[in-house]
Amino acid sequence: MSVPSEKAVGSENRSRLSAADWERAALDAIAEYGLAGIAVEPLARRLGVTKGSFYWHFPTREALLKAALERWEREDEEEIFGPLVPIADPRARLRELFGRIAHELPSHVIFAALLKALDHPLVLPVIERVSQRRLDFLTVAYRQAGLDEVAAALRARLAYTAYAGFLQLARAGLPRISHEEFERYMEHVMETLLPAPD
Amino acid sequence: MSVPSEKAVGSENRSRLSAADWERAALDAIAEYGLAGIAVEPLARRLGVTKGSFYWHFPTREALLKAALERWEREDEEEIFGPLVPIADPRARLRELFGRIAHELPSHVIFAALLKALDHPLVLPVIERVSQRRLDFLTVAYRQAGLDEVAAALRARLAYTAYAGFLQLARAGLPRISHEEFERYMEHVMETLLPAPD
DNA sequence: ACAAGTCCATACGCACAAGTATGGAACGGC
DNA sequence: GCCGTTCCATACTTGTGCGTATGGACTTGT
Repeated sequence: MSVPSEKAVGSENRSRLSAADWERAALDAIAEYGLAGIAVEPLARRLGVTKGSFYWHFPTREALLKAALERWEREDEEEIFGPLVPIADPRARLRELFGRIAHELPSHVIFAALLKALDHPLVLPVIERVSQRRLDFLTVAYRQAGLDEVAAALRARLAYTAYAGFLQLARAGLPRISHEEFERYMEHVMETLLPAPD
Repeated sequence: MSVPSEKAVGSENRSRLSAADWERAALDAIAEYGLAGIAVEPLARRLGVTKGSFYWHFPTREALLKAALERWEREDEEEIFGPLVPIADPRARLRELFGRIAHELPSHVIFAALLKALDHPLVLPVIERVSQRRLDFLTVAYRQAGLDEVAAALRARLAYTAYAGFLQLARAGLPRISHEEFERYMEHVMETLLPAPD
């Protein structure tokens, strides 16, 4: 076989690292410390190597950030929104989407971190694309739920900003909320932001 | 007179600086560059002095940040929410509040910047206090508008997160919106987040 | 086994911002 | 007009992170 015997599984265990390992570590760092957390030497320490390793895989720090963002955008699309599409009932689809925000999925945590770094030239276009897709997603759902074209677009914008704001303030900034309180809150959001199921 | 002849007007013009001048410059820097923008030497350049001046007025960078945050919290309370309280009709009061977000008042821009720095130990308690006050503000308004206790609290939370999310995404991340579009959006928000005026 | 390529460690240079030390200019009271 | 206080400039030191240079170790094909 011309292909190496082991390489597809991912981080495998220790020994040599791949570019993908660095990208994953970068995303973990973003989730934990924000964009500033993605620094070469700290990441190297975290991975048990030195930056000599890093600069073999990537020409610069920005290159890692770019690669990590592309990876996140791709995985987020697949893991978060992919499973939502086949849900036929738009009401159930929206409920499922909102419900997922509560479970602090890594992808959501990274999204929240990226929202705080919209001034960065590499982050902005990613968030713009993601936001547009999510707005479209919401607009379609609201359209299917019975709202007219205009109302659906407006309601989607409202829901999306509420979604982003909640993500931003849930971890800190607002009094922590219990599981039951969150359920009641979700119920209220659904009642408020969804038209009655005629 | 034992008091100096000039000192209350503010930055006056050039010549000597006061601690308040540094605090104001710090808030400007936060609005423009975020929390990272509040750095001693850049601020000194901006003010036309060197950091020798700074370290006379403040013992450390954190001290300036603390003072600037206190100043913002105080001014924000007075300038933004103060004029809203006397508005008797809760519906008009809420409309006025939401309407102000559009005009990018400095205080709102700073608030948006601070929302991006909730991980900072000096910023967090400020935002917690401000958020609590605004939640209370909204809850009272919704209560007066006819919602029961529980619904008012939930609706306040929804409105506040939408408020924060809009602030976060309005300047970048979502397609820019025209003035008329914003008016239509505001109308939709009011219809959706306010109970019908029985 | 040997050479070529792959991956990483070590040791630099550089930029930039925080904080310190110290001396000097400008302003106030008397 | 003198003097002490107030305010600021200059010149350090220290820390940290990006990027480079270079050599060594490990892997792989033949």
